Amino acid sequence: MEEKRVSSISFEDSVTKGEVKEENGRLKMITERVEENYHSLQLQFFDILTKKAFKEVVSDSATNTIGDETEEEHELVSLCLGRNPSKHNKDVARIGNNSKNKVNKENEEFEKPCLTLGLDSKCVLPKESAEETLSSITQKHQVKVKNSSNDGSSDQMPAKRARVSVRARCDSPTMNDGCQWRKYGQKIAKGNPCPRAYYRCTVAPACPVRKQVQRCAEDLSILITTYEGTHNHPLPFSASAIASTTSAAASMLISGSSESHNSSFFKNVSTLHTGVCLGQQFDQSRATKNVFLPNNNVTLDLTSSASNTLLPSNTSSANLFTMPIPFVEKTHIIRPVMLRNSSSWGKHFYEECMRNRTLHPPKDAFLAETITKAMKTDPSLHSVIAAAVSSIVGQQGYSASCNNQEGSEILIPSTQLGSSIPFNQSNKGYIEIEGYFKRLLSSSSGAGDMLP
DNA sequence: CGTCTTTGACCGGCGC
DNA sequence: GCGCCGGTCAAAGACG
Repeated sequence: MEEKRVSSISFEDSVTKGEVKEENGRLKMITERVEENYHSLQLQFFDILTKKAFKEVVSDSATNTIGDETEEEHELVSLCLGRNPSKHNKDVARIGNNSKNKVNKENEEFEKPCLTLGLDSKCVLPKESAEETLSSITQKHQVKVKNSSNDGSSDQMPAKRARVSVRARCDSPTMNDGCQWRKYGQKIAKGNPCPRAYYRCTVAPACPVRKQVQRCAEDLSILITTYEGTHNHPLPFSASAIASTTSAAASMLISGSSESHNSSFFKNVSTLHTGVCLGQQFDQSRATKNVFLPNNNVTLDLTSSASNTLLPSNTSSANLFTMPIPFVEKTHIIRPVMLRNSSSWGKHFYEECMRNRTLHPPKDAFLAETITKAMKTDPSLHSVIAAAVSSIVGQQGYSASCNNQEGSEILIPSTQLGSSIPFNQSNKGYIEIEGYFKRLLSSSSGAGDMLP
């Protein structure tokens, strides 16, 4: 009797263990499939966006008039990678024809040092003086270009590795970006009493990626993380988001470098009427420096306060790419289960976006328009915005580490959740993203999840 | 005991 | 050439 019971229990145990193992295996396979699907879908999504933008830009360039451009100046945050918007349309049309060649060329032009990444910005200079300055800068620059074309030495000048700075509000000493880092140094840099920490990626032994972490002197709650290099190993999603941001920004730097000789970039900088902080910090002295030196920096501003749009003039970043995250300081609380369960998280994210959209429609609409127009102006912004959005999506880890204060609740600032997505239904870019989340939402009821 | 952080020393680039 | 400064190295200590 007793023996029978024991044997039946052990049999049941072994059966349950087997079942659990089987279940584990099944789950693993599902997870892997989901991951694969997610990545392929992500690629397709960005591909579609890019193709659409190219089409629109080509058709726009045919219909656009000068009057349109001047009108747009006031409402449009225009993106220019050191290009004249008016010329840029032609450029893009050309790109439309020779896009493949262009891409190849962009890759080849990594070595060229001159670089301006211009996202229309809040400029402190009055328009006239700015243009004056700009023309003088241009003249100087033309001389420089002439000289460099003579001796060709600048072509051989080793270009600095592209750097991407991310400004984000964070209470913890570092941002959790999904990677493993080892601290190898700390320095107090000039002009900032806060020490700068140096980290090296330790996910792979020979990974060349480094990052610098420093608090902003003006606002200690802002953490400035500067990434340098490209990972030579696979990354988790949250880490790949940052990594893709840096590589996208780097590619922007590379592609912008070839055409940065154009003075109209600076003219464009002087058309700063928008309150949206999609901008490049513009400083006369630094502008000169930015044009002539291989200062391959992009700053991605994920802070919400508008006051942060203009960085202090001593900021080392050459190019400020400010995410247009407006002015709501409310905090959304997402339960950990939302983060563990990818479909729920995606759904929740989408719902949060929708709620934000209804709460703050004018700004969002303006934002959406702004971003879409910027994307029209330069398709290369797609990758950066996409990466930035995905980095925000992937910031659950970051938020968990930064704000994991209230027990097990994980806090994600609403400013980062909703407003960075363009919310304007009249906007095709938005529709793409909305469609993306709708697909996500519908698929979340099934087994195939799209978010990791 | 291994791993990670801290911190002073060192090195190279750049401006004067 | 010299000094400044940013970036890196490496020994020592802390920690789990």
